[in-house]
Amino acid sequence: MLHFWCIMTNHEVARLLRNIAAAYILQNENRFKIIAYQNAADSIEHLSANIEDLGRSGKLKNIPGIGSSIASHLDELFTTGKSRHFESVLKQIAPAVFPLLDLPGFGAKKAAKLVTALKLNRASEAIKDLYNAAKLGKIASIPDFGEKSQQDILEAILRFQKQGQKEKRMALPLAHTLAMEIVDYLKSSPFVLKIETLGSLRRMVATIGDIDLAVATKNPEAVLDHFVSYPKFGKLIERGSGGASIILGGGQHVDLRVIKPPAWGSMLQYFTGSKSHNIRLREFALKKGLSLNEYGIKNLKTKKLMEFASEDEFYRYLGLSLIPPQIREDRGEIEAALKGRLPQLVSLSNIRGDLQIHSSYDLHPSHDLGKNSMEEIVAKAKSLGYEYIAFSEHNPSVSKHSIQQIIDIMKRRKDKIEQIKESTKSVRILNLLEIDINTTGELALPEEAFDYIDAALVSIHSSFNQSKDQMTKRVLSGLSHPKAKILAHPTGRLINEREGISLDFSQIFDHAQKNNKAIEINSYPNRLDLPDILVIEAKKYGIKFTLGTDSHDISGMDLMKYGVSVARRGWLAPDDIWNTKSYNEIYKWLTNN
DNA sequence: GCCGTTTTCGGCCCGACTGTTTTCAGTCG
Repeated sequence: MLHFWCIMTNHEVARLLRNIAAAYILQNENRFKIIAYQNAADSIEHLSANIEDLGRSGKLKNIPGIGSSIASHLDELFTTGKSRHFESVLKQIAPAVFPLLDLPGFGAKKAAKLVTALKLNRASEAIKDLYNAAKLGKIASIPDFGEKSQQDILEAILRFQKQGQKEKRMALPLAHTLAMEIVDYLKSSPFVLKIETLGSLRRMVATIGDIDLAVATKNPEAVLDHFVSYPKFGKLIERGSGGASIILGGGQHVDLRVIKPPAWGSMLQYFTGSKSHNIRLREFALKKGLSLNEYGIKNLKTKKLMEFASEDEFYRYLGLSLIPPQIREDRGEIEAALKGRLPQLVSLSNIRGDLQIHSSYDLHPSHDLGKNSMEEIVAKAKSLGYEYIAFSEHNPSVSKHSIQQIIDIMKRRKDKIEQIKESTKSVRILNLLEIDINTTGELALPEEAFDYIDAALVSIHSSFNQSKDQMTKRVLSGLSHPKAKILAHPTGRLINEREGISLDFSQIFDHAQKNNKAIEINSYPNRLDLPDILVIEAKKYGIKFTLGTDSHDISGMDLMKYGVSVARRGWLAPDDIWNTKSYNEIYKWLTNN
């Protein structure tokens, strides 16, 4: 099969479709056609799978927002390297328009007006040329522009250029921890009646831009005064009657919104989003003659606006059950709520044990040891109310030991674990090991050493850049060992640091389902892996999951809630997760070879 | 151009903010 070495990323394809939309705007095309292209671009940007891979397997039309027309153009683009239709559309527009679309506050019309008026004809230098024109005061005299907009354009360009070194989105656990500190602080004000996170933070998305909070109060000014006295306060951005924005000392942006209690529910619903959930919900409401906005629900006939003090009442008024924030992503949740078929999502209280923990027991591992002893971990597990935990240190280094040495190390470790089991009756112990899958697909543990563990988690820790075919074979091979029961942090992604490996997940999930293997949801702060969208995919195969904190010290064991939030975003119920089951059930599964 | 609990035709979310155009278009979330 013909293969193009340089495949397009989802971001690049999305960008191309946004350029097409911009071109259509300038050609006064049907505005819904324009929206369709923008929707398709959004949809592609949020995909977990690579768009070109989906194209190769003929699944483009499965992507929401992509129908037969766009699918056929993309198909042509992927197989021949170009789309005649896209090229002919883009050809109509001055090339310098497109780079300007990246500037904040710029849309197609503003960009095109400037390109024409200033005769910008070098696409690669468009932003620079625009900047120089603004500096020379050439923009203020263009019709529809003035002194203010000229100044705004200068600032927009500077902001855009600075964006390169801008803070990346925060991993959820960091944002959540910061938010909870602020929430605790705000609660010390007697005027705070209710407080909640908003936006992606409330939905527990894996990465967070700004920290958004809301407070219900009868005295907004007092609450805002309290907010801007926060000890970690860095800089005030703005303050109005409805809220304030600040930057913390660490550079994180925090927005607080204040509202009277009777309108709390509608406000919370509106600002929790997601945007696509809200759009779908408004379409749904419209069919009932109702219009939704941040203040409440308006009856289009009577023009009367109903306020809602709680989200529960808001959703109920629409004939829906309350949809948990984590699944408000327009992935079928409204239809499910309508039919009363929302899943009973797993919660932290359902979790009876932690299935990935690294102790400081030194088996000369291939990767890092934990910091706390097995005894300290057991004590921590007790304080968390767990029924069981798993020790899952990394396998002993292969290169530094002989096979016999490894066997001896594993034997001694088993003795140690047996000894801990003797002394601790309240917390049951599982003897697991996290084993590397080598580049060839072999597990980095001699066969005889498997006798000294109950079962293994297997994972990729090297050669992350193998081709998708190689990597898929590698993982399937590793997972095929009878003692390999869990595929740990399956994509290997590190948020803000490393993209995940490329893997054919349909094969992995299929294999896992047929062979009773579990897929891990790893709670480690910058992993949160398997990512939520793939969890939804995996669940369709009917496979089970395990949750593990991947703790390397006992404070890490507190982070299970983030794994739970990934599971909730993946629509998982307790029954989908092994750690909600009893020790006996898990032990039976793990040791049933 | 997409999509389907009333529809394969005829719809397609909502409001805030901004600047400049005195009545609105463009952009954003």
